[in-house]
Amino acid sequence: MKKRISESTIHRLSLYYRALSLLEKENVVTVSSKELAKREKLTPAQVRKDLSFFGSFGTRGLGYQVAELRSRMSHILGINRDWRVALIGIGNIGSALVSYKEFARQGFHIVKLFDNDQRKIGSNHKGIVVSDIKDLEKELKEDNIEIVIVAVPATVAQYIVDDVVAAGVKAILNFAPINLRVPPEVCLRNENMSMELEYLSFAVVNNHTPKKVI
Amino acid sequence: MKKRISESTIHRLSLYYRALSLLEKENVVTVSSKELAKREKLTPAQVRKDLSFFGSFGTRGLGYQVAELRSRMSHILGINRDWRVALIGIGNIGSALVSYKEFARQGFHIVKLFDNDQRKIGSNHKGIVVSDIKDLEKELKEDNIEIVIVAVPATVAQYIVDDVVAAGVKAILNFAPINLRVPPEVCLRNENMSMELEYLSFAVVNNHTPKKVI
DNA sequence: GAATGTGAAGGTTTTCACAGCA
DNA sequence: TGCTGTGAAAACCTTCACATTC
Repeated sequence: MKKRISESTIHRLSLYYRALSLLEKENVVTVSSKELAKREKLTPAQVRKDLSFFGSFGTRGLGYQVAELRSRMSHILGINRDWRVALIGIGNIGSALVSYKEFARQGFHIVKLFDNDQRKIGSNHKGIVVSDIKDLEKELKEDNIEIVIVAVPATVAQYIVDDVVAAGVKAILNFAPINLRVPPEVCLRNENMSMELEYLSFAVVNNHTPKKVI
Repeated sequence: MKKRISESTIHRLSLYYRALSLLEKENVVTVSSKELAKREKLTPAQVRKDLSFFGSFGTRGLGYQVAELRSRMSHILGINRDWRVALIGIGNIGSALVSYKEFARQGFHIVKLFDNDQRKIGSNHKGIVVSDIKDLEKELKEDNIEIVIVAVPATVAQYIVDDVVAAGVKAILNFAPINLRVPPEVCLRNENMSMELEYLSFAVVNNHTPKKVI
């Protein structure tokens, strides 16, 4: 891969994948960049440019084969396989995520749960027994977990993440509202729901309308 | 306000606000753009440029007064007040959000709940009685709700949002994995947790490390 | 004719670097 | 001296427009 792929392009790949999944369900065989763009509020040129970073998937004069492009997208995104995910922190948000069906639908299977609360350790959530956070590093290694979701209080998130990194995990989705330190080879994404509400609050107060919504 | 403020700048305002709140708790009186940048993994120039869109808040040679800058940020973000928020869909994610303390801490108070499930309507969640989705438009208007969180299945999200828009709501946080149509004066933000996992999956498979993490 | 793929243009965001001020 | 505020430069991202292919 020569050129650096931008964060925005990667996000849009998810949108394309989503739109294509829907089109396939609607038994649509062929789709143009124009239609794809319309479905996700983008421009046709943007769609073509994004796809062109990864190859030439279309046919001039015709468009893209829905099934084929969807398969390609899933390969590029790495979701043409199942992922074993561990979830740390079975609190408020954590509990909701265990039952969140969208994850499994995309191949992200939560197969391991951790908490530090003695009342929760050993209990069963959706068929998974909650492990003691003390065994975090050991069990993550044993189970070859590649993606971890952190849903613990901000005050302890850094300690947890240090252990996660030590276990060799390369991807972390963090729900704690704190800036976490991770080494450069680890990919960290933050999901900060308060920040989204603050964006809305800013928009209402300043009468601001965003150009685009990713 | 002359210049258009970029989405990234607005997001970073939230980060500054968060860092400043922490600094204030640590009894730090003064902070430089360098320190602020370090705390949120940004650059000093970025911090100064972002702030400069809204005014000159610092003192050359010294830095910024923590308490004052925090207060300014809260005004700009519109979180120097309380917001009345309605939550639609008391499922998996919705239930977690009702109890999510971070929202109330930032002044976002969920004061209204809606669902279409007869077993849930009339029941009590954290002191709030669940209303019938049929009365959505009427009750949103009556209660002067300005921000709505949508946590319903993707299949019905557009119908719900149409009602929300009809009720005059100007800001929507959507958790359904679908591209929603709203008129230009309504600010819509999407929270798509699967997309974040897909980003991680892409990163692991392609050995990609993002430049920055917002 | 229709729609892709892509250099080049245009626009936006970030970084640089330094004048200006405490 | 130290650090802000900000034009200018650089980097980055999006859109245009058209040659190319079916």
